[in-house]
Amino acid sequence: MQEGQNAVEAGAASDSQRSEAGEALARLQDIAVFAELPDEVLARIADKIAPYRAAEQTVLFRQGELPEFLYILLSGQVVLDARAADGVETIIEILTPVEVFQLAASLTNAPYLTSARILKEAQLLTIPAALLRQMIEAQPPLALTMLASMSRHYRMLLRQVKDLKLRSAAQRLGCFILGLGRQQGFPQRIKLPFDKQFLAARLGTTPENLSRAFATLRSHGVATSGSHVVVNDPMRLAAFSVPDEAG
Amino acid sequence: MQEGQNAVEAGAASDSQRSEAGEALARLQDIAVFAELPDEVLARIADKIAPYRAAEQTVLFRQGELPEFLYILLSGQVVLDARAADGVETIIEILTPVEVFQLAASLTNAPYLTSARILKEAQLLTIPAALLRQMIEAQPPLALTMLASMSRHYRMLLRQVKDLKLRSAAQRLGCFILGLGRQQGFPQRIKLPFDKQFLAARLGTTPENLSRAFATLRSHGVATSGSHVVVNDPMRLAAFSVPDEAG
DNA sequence: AGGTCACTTTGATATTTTTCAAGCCGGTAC
DNA sequence: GTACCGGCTTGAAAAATATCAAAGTGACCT
Repeated sequence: MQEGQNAVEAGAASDSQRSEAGEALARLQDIAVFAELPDEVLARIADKIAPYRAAEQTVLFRQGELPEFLYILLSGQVVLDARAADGVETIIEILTPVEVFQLAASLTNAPYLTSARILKEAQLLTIPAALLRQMIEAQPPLALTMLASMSRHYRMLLRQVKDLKLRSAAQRLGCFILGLGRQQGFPQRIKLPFDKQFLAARLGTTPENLSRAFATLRSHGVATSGSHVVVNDPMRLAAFSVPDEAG
Repeated sequence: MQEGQNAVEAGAASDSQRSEAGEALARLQDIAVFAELPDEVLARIADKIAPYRAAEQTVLFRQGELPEFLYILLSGQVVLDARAADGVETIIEILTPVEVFQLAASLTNAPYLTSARILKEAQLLTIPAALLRQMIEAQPPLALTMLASMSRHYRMLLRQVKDLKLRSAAQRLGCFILGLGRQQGFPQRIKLPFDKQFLAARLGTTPENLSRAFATLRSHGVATSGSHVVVNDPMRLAAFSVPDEAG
């Protein structure tokens, strides 16, 4: 984290210890991952973790490094990317709040398989890996919470593997758009949450090919203008991109 | 599991309750996932789970079904596969003993994202999903065990995503062979653990393309004959297929 | 408004991968 | 032995994707 450290400002550093902890506790209660934990468990956690703010482009860690922290993204966006030896880069996941990440690496204490950097200025909580392991052992409910979080992430990855192996780039794009629609509701305009070049890397293709994929979707009931997408006929799009059954 | 149920024989059904439980306990102690659990925790688990034997081609479950069991593979091989709407099938993972699988689905109670069938006659333990959740809540050490298992699987999937996005089929094959070599040691002959058609599906390509991938590797120090592979120069192969740093 | 810059699109071309169609083993059955 | 059969390989053609080059678009700055 050498580089990241510098670009990071300690959050609320000027506040008193008490109010900082109180603030952190209040924030934890709002976080879905922690929502079901008893307050006394949260209280014990709250004063151990440092909320902070990180600027765009900050590198949190690089692939190959040993995990130091578990991260919780409170606001902003974080991109997890991986780089081949030849320098080609791909995006594994773009995280939006609220999301816990790098749990598997923190628990196994094995090198990060991805790098992480801030895509949009973010608020983060970090829990030192050793403390995390200790906390999980001491607080059984926390283990359950972490299991739930990891299960969710596992399934996200599994979907991605299926996507890559079974679908064309245009179909992957279709599934992605349908996923967005499900989140935002299906009124009309869906806004892409990030640049198309990032979307391309996330979908495992090139910007050029993504552009052509959008063109392909046009003949399946999808209109686009800039970073806005209108799905005229979700059924038709689904018929083309054959997303997974609900789950 | 309708189909699977029929093809399955209850294991050691004729033995007395006591010795069956004792046998199961002994088996659990040998399983890496459970090795570190205190004996009294194991004992409480042992009599709740049914070890059984399943014949080749038995279908354990199909993608889209709701999870009924957590599975533990004791011997044999199980293949997890996924199928696109057009019938194309790909292999997500081929499991070899000892391996816990379908933990994420069992915990989230969301539909299986893969199907599973027996590739080589197998011995399995199954834990009903509801019981699993209950056990995990009651036995904190078990939650830790499950977290460790899930972390491992998560990272396996993550590697697969990186593989698919960053490497050619020939490079993926190279990484796969290097992985086998690491397991079996690098004397000389490495035996492929399953048919090349399965290997092709596992690597996300076609049998034809896999064949050509083997041909490509020949010029990078890999000799093949049938299902045996000889890596003359692991360094050269690694230079070509650029596997992930250790972890 | 004009200019700049980064992102996006488009076109032409190369590469990779898939598909289809034979052929080629290597084992088993007879 | 010979005939078969499934799995594997090889070749040629088609499709998908990547690459390279150029032009278009829009946002932001002044």
